[in-house]
Amino acid sequence: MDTLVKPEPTVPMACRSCRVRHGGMCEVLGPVELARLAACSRRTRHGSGEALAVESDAVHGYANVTRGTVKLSRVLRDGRQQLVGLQFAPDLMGRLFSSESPLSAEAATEVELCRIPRDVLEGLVADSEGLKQRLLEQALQDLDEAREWMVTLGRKSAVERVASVLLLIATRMGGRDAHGNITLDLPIGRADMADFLGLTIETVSRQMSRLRREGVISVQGHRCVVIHDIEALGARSG
Amino acid sequence: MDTLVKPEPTVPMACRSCRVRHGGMCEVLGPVELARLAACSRRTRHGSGEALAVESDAVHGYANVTRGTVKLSRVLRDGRQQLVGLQFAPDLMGRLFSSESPLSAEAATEVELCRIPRDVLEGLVADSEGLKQRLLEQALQDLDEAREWMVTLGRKSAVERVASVLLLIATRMGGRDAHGNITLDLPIGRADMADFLGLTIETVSRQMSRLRREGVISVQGHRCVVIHDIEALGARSG
DNA sequence: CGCAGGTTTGAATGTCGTCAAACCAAGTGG
DNA sequence: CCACTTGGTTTGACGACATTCAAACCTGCG
Repeated sequence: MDTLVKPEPTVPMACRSCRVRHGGMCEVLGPVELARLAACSRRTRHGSGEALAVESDAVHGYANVTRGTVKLSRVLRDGRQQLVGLQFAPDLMGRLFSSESPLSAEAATEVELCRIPRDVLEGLVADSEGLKQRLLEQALQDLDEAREWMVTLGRKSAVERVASVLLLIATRMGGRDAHGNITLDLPIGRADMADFLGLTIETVSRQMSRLRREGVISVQGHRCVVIHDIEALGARSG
Repeated sequence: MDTLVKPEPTVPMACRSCRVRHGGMCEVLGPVELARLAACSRRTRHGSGEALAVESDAVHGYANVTRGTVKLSRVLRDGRQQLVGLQFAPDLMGRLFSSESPLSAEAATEVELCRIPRDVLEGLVADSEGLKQRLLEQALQDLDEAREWMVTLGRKSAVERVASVLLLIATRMGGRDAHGNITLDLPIGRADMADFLGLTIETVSRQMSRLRREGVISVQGHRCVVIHDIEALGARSG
């Protein structure tokens, strides 16, 4: 299953999000906590499509996405699926205080995780004021994003939804080229876009073609999107 | 604006959620914190339709819903609206660590709040491990509910959505009568149901009529719903 | 009683889903 | 190098479901 990789000798990747988000040093954890984390965290690598957690299974641990993109999803009894979130590096992933996962998680691309066993993290959280703070902030941010997406699902048209997901991915993964265009390597295919947007594959494809005809984007080989006019895309996103 | 009511002499209502959820005593706050809360919290009463917080306004405080129902919503620039949550008593409401509210909050019914000024709560949180824990749990629960609702918005048909909202309200507000039927006094009208479900008023109304024709529910005077067959309603909710 | 607001119902329209076929890109083996 | 396969994507024709617009209808209240 999981390929265990030896822990980093220095600062574990679990703290990368702290460093990234708070700038410079790790303000959240003291040296003692860092040592405990370093001792217990394991870096694992997963291929695209690999299941990382299954709905209603026991939660084994918490993880920090250090590379790649993870899909979070829920399914109805009859098989209809809805993606409820995308986690990009360096997001924290997991669920404290409930013994079973309310979601499934699957690697969308090649993914690298820094995993922390459940009991270790809960012990750390009980002791460390700073870590609990960090987790609370992440939960509140995830909550805001989920509610933001509820507007997309409840009130936006098909084009607006597709424009919205492109913007979302652009803000998390986009790189600007020489002409100021934004280039994306989509971490998900049309099927996942459809499940994220509450649409069908065909509708997603049609709206992509439409944005292409309108000159807002161009597409190279299905997975690579160039955003020519980010303003126009924003306007198109509702 | 807000009608200030004198604080309770004994345990402030702000702790009601602790007692309700953890059973019996307040495990979260010690006597010192309780005293600070009691000194600073104010109970306020609001009429149906009154705005409690406005999107992108400064956050003035945190509140505990002690009676009634509050609607949380977001609007798109062109006026399309989406309800992103309903808060029933005794939910905690508010948003730490961001200076402006990401949502609007409005009283759906007559509402009674126990308000705590922002700075007081943040001070308390900094000191009290237990309170931070409690807030984290509430945030995680809200997150689960938001994601659950994303499935409703993204993947369910109109009947399923209406059945879902009736079930949601039933679990939070429903009372059983002598025959085992569940009786609801809807805290929101058809327009708000539509905004919560991502539908139009007319579609909500049609699906209510449909469930009525099918004998799953009956309706008395628009606001009062009797659920005859909760199983069937569950089946109808997807 | 009669008004006002919210709700229900109907008919027509439009958007998105379904089904089916063509297409493309990437990989495999001759 | 090119035929061939495979999985994902695009496009088209058609149908279903939700929206729109409009009118009638309740229900609560003055």
